[in-house]
Amino acid sequence: MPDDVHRVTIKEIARRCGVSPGAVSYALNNRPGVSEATRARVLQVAAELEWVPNRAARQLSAARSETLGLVLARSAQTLVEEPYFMGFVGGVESVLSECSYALALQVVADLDEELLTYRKWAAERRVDGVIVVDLRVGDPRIAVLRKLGMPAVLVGDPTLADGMPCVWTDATAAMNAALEHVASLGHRTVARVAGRPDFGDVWIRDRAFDLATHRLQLAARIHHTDYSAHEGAAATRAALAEHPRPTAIVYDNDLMAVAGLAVIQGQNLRVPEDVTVVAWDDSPLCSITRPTLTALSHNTVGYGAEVTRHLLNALTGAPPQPHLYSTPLLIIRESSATPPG
Amino acid sequence: MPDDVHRVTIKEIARRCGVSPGAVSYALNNRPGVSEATRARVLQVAAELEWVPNRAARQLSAARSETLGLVLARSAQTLVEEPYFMGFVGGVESVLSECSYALALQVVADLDEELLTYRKWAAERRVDGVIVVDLRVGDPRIAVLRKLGMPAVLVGDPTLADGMPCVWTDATAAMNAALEHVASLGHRTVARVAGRPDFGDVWIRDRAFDLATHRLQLAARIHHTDYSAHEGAAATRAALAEHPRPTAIVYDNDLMAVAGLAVIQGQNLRVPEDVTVVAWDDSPLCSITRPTLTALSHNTVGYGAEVTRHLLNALTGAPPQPHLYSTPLLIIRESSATPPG
DNA sequence: CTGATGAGCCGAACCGGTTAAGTAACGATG
DNA sequence: CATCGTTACTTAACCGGTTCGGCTCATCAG
Repeated sequence: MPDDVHRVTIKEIARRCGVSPGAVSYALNNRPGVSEATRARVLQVAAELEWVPNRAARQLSAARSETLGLVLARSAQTLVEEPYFMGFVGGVESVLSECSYALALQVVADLDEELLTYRKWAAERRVDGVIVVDLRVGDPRIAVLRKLGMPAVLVGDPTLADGMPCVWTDATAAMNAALEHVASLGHRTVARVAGRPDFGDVWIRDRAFDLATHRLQLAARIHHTDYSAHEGAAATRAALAEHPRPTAIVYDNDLMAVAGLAVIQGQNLRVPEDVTVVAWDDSPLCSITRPTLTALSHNTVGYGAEVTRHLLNALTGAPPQPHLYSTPLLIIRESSATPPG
Repeated sequence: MPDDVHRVTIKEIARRCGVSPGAVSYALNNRPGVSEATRARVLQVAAELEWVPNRAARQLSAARSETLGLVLARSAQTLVEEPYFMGFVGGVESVLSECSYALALQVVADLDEELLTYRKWAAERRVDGVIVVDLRVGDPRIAVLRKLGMPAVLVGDPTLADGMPCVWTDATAAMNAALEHVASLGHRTVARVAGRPDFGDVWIRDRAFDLATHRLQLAARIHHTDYSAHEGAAATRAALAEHPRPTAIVYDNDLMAVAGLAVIQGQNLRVPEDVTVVAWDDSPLCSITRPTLTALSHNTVGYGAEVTRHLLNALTGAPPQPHLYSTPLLIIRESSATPPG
C-alpha cells in the first residue's frame, strides 16, 4: 500500500503557515508580494513536507510545460546502429535534468509523421520548444514550426536554417582538414562515401568535398548511401571498382567506415598501405579496429548539451543568434598513410 | 505570429453543439451518458475544429499522465557506446506512440539519483508507471517502487525481481547454447569477459557459465569489466596471458567482443584458427568485422516494445505475470572454429 | 489630523478537462 | 393514473497550481 495517501499541496502548506494559498505560491516562486519572514516560513514548511510542485497543475495555469521536444525521424533500427543519437540525447538530458525540465522524445518513421507530432504538441501545449535534427535541404519543418509559433533550435548549418535559430558545427572546415591531410600525404584520387543526399549535412559536406578536391586538384567521386553499414560496404566495393582506384576514402560516419574497412581488407588490400581510411563521428568504434581509424572527432554529448542550452536561452526571450558549436577535429590514427607507389 | 490565438477547448465544442461541456467530455471519451446522435455530432465538430485534449488538464483531473518513465543510470558516454539502449528506447517508443502515451526519459549518473527520480516522479504524478532496466542483485529500486506504489515492469530475470512484474530473456539457455557450441567444436579452455558483477544479468550469466562449463568439463575463467571497449580489451589481454591460454572467449556485449578481436589479432593470433570469439547483443557491429562474429542475437527493439506492452497491460489492472520474451539465438559466423592442435 | 501611498496578504477566478450528483423527459409497469 | 426506472443530459465541484483585484493597515507627507 502506498504511503502517499495524503499528497502535499500548497493548500496544505498554506494551512500550516496560516496564510492563503496565493501567498504560498508567491513565496515559493520567489516573487514579490510576501514578506521575507513569511517567505522563509513557507519555504521551511515546504521543505519539511517535501513538497514538489504538480507539473500538470503548473502547466495548466502557467501555460508552460517545462518540457522540450525531440523527434527522431529514423527507423528504430537505424537508431540502434548510430551511436550518434544516444550521445546527443544524453547531452540534452544532462542539461535538462539540471533545471528540472523534461524531455519528450518521439521516434517516428518519416518527416510527415514528424510534422504531425509538432502539430499535436503545439495543440496540446505539450512542449515549450523543440530541437530539430537531421536538417534537410529546403526543410519543410521550418515553415510548419514558424506557423505554429513553436520555439525551436535547428541542429545544422545557418545556410539551411532559413533564419531560424540554429547551432552548427563547421563541416566545411572539417572536410577541408580531412582532404588537406589526405592530399598532403600525396593521395591524388579520393572517394567519399556519403549519407543521404537530401540531408542538409550531407549536402554541405558534398559541396565542401567538391570545392576542396577541386582546389587540391584531386580526382574525386561521391557515393551516396543511407548511412547503414550495409550500404557503406556496398559503396566501398563500388569505389574500389573504379579506375583509377581511389587510394583514400572519406566516410560520413564511423559505422560505414568500419564496414568499409572490412570490405577493403576482404579484397586483400591493406589499410593504410593501399588505402587510407578517414571516418566521421569519432565514436569508440574508431579506436578498436585494426588499424585504428583516422576520424573527424566531435563531442556529440557536448553538442546535445549546447543545443539544449541554446533553446533554453531562446525561451527566456534572448534573441538567438546562429551559434557555431565547434569544428570537428581531425584525429590522425593508424589508417592514414602515403599512397602506394 | 502564430495562428492559434484561439485554442480549441471542449467548451467551444459544447457551445457549437448546444450541449454542456460535461456531455462533450462523455461523448469524446466514449462513455455512456449521451445519445448516439449527440456523440456523433460532438465527434464531428471536434474533428472539424481539430480538437486535441490538453494533456495537463486531463492529467490534473484524471490523475493519470499517460506517460511512462525510463531512467538510465549510466554515463552519457556509456550510452553512446552501447547500441543496446537506443534500440530498446526505440522499441518502447514505437508502442507508446501508437496509443499516444509519452515517454519520460531521464539519464542519471547512478542508482541513488535514479531513486530520487522515482520519488520525484511519484510526488509530481509525472508518470503512470516505469520501466526498470539494468536490474541488480538485491536491487534497492524494488523496495522503493513498492513503497511509492509506482507501477513498474522490471527488465530482468524473475529470480531478481522479488515478485515484481518482469519481462526477461533466458540468459541461462543462451549461455548453454554458446558453451555447447564451443564445446562441440572441441574447445577445452574458455574465458568469459563479463560486465559489471553487480548487474543481475551478469550474475545470472556468471552462474550459467559456471554450471555449463562444469557440466561440459571445460576449464574456465571469468573476467569482469564495466562493459566498455577499454576494459573489454584489457580483460582480453588478461585472458590471453593465462596458462593454458583459452581457445575461446565469450563476451557480454558486442562492443567488448570487437575490442577483444583487435587485441587478439594484435598479438598475432588468428580468429578463429587460434581463438574462437562469441559476442552477446548482436548489433550490426558483429557483421562488419573481419572475421564476422558469432553472437547471441536478440531483438532489442522488440524487447523494448514487449516490455512496454506488458507495463501498459499492468496499468489496466491485469495481474502481470513474469513473462519470458525470448531466448537469445546463437548466430554462428566466421569467428567460430575448432581449436588449434 | 487627514489623506495618499504602498507593502503584505486574502479571496476568488481561472487554466481545461473529469466526474459525481441532480434533474427533466419519457416509456414501461402495476 | 401514480410509480418506477432509464436515458440524456446539466450543473457544479474538483484537480493544484497561478494571478489579479481588492482589502487592511502601517507609514509618511501635507
